[in-house]
Amino acid sequence: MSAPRRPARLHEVAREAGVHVSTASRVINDAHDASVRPETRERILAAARKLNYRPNAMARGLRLRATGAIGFLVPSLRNPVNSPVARSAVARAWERGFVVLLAEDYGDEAAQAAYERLVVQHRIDGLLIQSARMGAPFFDHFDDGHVPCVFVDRAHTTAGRNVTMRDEDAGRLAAEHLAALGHRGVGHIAGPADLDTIERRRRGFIARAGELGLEITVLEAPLDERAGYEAYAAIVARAPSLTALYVANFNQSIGVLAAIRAGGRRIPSDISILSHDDDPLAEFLDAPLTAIEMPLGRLGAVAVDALIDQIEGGRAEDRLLRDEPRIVDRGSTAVPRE
Amino acid sequence: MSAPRRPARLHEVAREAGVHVSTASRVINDAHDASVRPETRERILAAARKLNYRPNAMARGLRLRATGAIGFLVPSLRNPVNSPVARSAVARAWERGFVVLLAEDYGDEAAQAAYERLVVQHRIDGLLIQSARMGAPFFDHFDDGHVPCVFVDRAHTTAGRNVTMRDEDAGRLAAEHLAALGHRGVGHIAGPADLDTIERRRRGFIARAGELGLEITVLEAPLDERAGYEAYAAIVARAPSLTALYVANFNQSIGVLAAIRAGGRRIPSDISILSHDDDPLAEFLDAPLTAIEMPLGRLGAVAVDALIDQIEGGRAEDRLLRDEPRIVDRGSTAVPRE
DNA sequence: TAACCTCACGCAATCGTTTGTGTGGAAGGC
DNA sequence: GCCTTCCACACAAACGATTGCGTGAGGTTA
Repeated sequence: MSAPRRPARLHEVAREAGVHVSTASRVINDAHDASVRPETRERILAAARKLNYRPNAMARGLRLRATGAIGFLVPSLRNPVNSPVARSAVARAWERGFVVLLAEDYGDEAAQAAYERLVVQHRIDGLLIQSARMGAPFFDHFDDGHVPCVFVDRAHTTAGRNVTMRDEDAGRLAAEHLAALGHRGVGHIAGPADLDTIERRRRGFIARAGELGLEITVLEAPLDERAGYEAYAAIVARAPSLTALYVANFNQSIGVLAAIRAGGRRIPSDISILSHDDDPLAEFLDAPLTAIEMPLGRLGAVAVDALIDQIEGGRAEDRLLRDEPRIVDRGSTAVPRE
Repeated sequence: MSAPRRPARLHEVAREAGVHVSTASRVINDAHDASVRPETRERILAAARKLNYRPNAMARGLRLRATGAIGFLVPSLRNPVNSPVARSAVARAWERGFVVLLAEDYGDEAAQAAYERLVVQHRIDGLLIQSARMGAPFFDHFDDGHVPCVFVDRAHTTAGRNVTMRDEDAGRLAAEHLAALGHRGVGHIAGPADLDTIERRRRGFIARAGELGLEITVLEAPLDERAGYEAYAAIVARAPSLTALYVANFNQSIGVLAAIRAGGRRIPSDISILSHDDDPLAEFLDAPLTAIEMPLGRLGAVAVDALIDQIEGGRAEDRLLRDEPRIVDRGSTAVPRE
């Protein structure tokens, strides 16, 4: 006989087992509660199985003031580098018994709407924020620390709520890699300065390039293909002699590739390209991209752990993924031609 | 003075306005309720504004047996063609006052877990399923029609719950486009046969190709770059003389491109490539891809509308996006060389 | 055997809303 | 002036679970 369609309420389980609903609740909630006789416990558990009992999340949430849900505010579902983060975040949340509510942050009013619907209406226990533009006024909501939240990959002012990777080291690594190959004039296509991650990469790159005596040219551009395409022309115009380029973002790199191709130059013989962020696609491009791989697959999981620890334990601490940024060499960087 | 941190409960609004909580509820719930005096209504609304009232979603859900949330079961967050669908679905759901719970379908046990957590525990009012593998036993849960759901881009057996695009027409269009250019021997790299969308494209392509007298070769392959890469070699081995290829999926196309490049052939002079699904990336590849564009951006929204109409109105009807599949010509198809 | 303690559970309030039904008072009809 | 009607709101019971406290039975101790 299959389980009944409508899952039973606790009340019915209790009746089936011949006990009061409160006793059933205790057993379901804590199977080791010493204050209930083993034999009774078994009767209740058997009844729950038989009737296919499932707690009603709404009722539980109302009573416990806890929803078992977290919100995930994501900058854009389009950017492919976000998807491994999202995947691992969702997977980890489910493992830990939480469901995930998704909201996309198109701008401050969208973020505000997400805050209203998710936090204020008590739909979630905490919020994972991947989209914090530095200084956006919206994020002040969280400064008082009353709403559990985690800023993933974007350091915010408030301590104890940030999960980051070694972006600055990635920037330094980029400078080192290109310098080691013998490049002297190196360009960096960075992203908008209000994105913290990107900003850290830039800082690391500039600092290390300075130590190594490189002549660098830095240009900011939006994080999409077209912007990368145009940025290439712009940066070459500013520094015609540069022999290598560190590009802050995978999408931009695609555009840069196209621009170089259009200009008739060859990678890496005419110019070396080092991309940030790896993607399975990189291998199949006409110039397979050498890229700095970041632990994106772990980022989401670590962020979710930080958030849930904050929700359940009340402890908040910044977390840094210690994984070394790693260069995946696919041949788009080489010794400069001289 | 700023709004108080903790949003007020209805009870407090009522006290502030000097009425009973039930009256406040009626006003909040239906601002046009004729059974309450305009002056009282105003007092209540003013109090609600002053105290920054927000209904508690848990309490509401418990009482109404409706959560204001929908679930979104997605096959893979990695595939870029899914992201416009997801974006538009989430955006439309938010517009219509619903929040979205995200679950990823790694396989039947994951789908089962999603069903348990979302549907059985009453966390959602309906489920959007983008991941239905044809014939997967899990989906029988929905056959009885008790759980509002919509199968997006995957026709299921149950009538009234499917939202699809004109995939069969897209397949036909592919055959026509290539035939019109003068190709005779044409290959088609299709996807796994248990994916309904892909299967419809294949059916349309084969049917129309037959009418046009093309000699076709069809090969099934998984929907990723590497599979596309390998499928190219395999299909050319089977039909060395084919001059054009219709590829069922954008990711596969990337792999096909790489394989052709590796083999030293040129697009489109040696071989024409017609990809299915368009992506901003296509423009920036070394062989910008001519692709069949589907209304993916509307698909998510229409699916959400179908689901919410089903939830709110009880009416279920299949929906077909009537948009004609459209060829975006970027030059990867041409007249075959003689 | 009376007082006391512990065991193993039942009772009832509570979380915040919604909604069917009750009710006091004013208005209207004769 | 009395009865009816209706207006405009109040009362209270749900929705399904959790939890502090109460309590009867049985056992122990003095």
